[in-house]
Amino acid sequence: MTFHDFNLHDDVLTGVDAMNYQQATPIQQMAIPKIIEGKDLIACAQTGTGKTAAYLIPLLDKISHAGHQHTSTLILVPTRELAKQIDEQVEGFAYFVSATSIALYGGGKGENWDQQRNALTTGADIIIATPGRLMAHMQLGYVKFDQLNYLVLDEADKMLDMGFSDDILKIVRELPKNRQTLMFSATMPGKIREFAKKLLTNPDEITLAVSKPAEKIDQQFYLAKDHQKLPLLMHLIQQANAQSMVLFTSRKSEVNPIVRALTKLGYEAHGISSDIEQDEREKVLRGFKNKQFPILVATDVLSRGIDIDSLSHVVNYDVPRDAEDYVHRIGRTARAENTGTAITFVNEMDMQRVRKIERLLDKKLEKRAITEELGLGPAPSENGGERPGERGRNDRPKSGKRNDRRPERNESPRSEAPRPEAQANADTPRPKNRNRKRGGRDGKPGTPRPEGTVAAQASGAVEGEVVANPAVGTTEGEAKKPRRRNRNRGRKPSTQGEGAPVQPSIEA
DNA sequence: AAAAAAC
Repeated sequence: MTFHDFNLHDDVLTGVDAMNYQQATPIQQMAIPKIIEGKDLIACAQTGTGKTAAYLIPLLDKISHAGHQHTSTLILVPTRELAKQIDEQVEGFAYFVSATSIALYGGGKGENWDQQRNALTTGADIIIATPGRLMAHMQLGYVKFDQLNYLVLDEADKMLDMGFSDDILKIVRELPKNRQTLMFSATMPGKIREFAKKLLTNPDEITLAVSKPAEKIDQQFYLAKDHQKLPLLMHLIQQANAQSMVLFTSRKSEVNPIVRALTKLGYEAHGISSDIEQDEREKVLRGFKNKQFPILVATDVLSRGIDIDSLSHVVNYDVPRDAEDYVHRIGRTARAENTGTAITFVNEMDMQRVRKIERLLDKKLEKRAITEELGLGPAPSENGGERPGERGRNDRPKSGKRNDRRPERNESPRSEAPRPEAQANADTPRPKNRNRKRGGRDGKPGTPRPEGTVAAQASGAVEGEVVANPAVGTTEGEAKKPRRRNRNRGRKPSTQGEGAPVQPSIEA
């Protein structure tokens, strides 16, 4: 089923075509007709299923029919990066529709505030916002919701987890009652259902298979104590055909130390967490999406919803406490038609959490113990955390003195690892990518970018290779997305092919 | 024993 089967407005279809969306995913097939029909909707859909397009496309269709003289649509999301990403996606889809959008979120040294306020005085058809910043604008009277028709709650379960439920209720109190409300959630526990009752009217419900990671993801688990993780990671990077990797840690305090350690070992890495300045977060994410460096270290701020094109590896430096977050984290890879590898490090303390994941996935997960053979000392016990009362007796490495030692400072883990030739890796066919096939929309070659594996980039073994830059509508960042409609509302794009804006370079 | 989100 393609998007041409939905009877969409021509302008919307042109935008959908330009974004190179062809086949509708299951959630899109189910949601789009219902949304067009005007039904309230609860949709339970896992990440990476095309959820955003499932509501953006039909809403744009309605907006394009309506004549867009007011803020008709509010989309609430849990994180700033998600707000920005959805805003960018709107701009792609709405390119041929006279619809404008703006993302409202915090951070950014006050400049963002002024920009947002100014943009709001012009008005926007679609507002995508994190709750706190939206409330600030509302309190100052900068937003007018009196003509709002559509409310979307994206990642609703996450927003409730984050304690946004009161804020959301407060916001919704200011919205017209006769609106269409759409709620998307990865899970549908009772709490969400109750919450939905307060906000939705007689909703239809769509449920897709939940909490199952894509089959295409190769999930690997390695038993590792904390001090073994970095050398083990080095070994795996050397061994893997890793093009581009996101490394998740559950603690923001670990982001910078890991970045520093990787940098010291010759890998270019940058971090994102709530402790990092918003400007830096955005610069880092943009640079990573544009493949300017191979390793992104992040907290769970990025575990949900963020699209990164052709990400070959996700590393969980620890096991997330929420089994659900595991599925989200690894769902960053193997998106669209790609395959991917998810590597998870498991220490004694993490075993309980792994069991939660096993229960969620209804599957026994095999944990590999290879630290011993890498000369890193014995792996942690697999029985860790089984009975909290017996901890210390069972999990503790028995002597700890002989083998359980930290590697010496100058003892390079790489010297012990088998070293596959980077060149061979560079020749390995890459997974197919929908966006890559297209080539530049303007026919011009794109920016050259480093090519090859993460390991090769660190050693400088692979020469740069020019890869055509995909054009409009890729998920690679705003470089290829069309110019903001806010600034040239109503005009047809005449210079869509103009070169990509200069990317700020990411320097350590 | 976490993270995120407004100033």
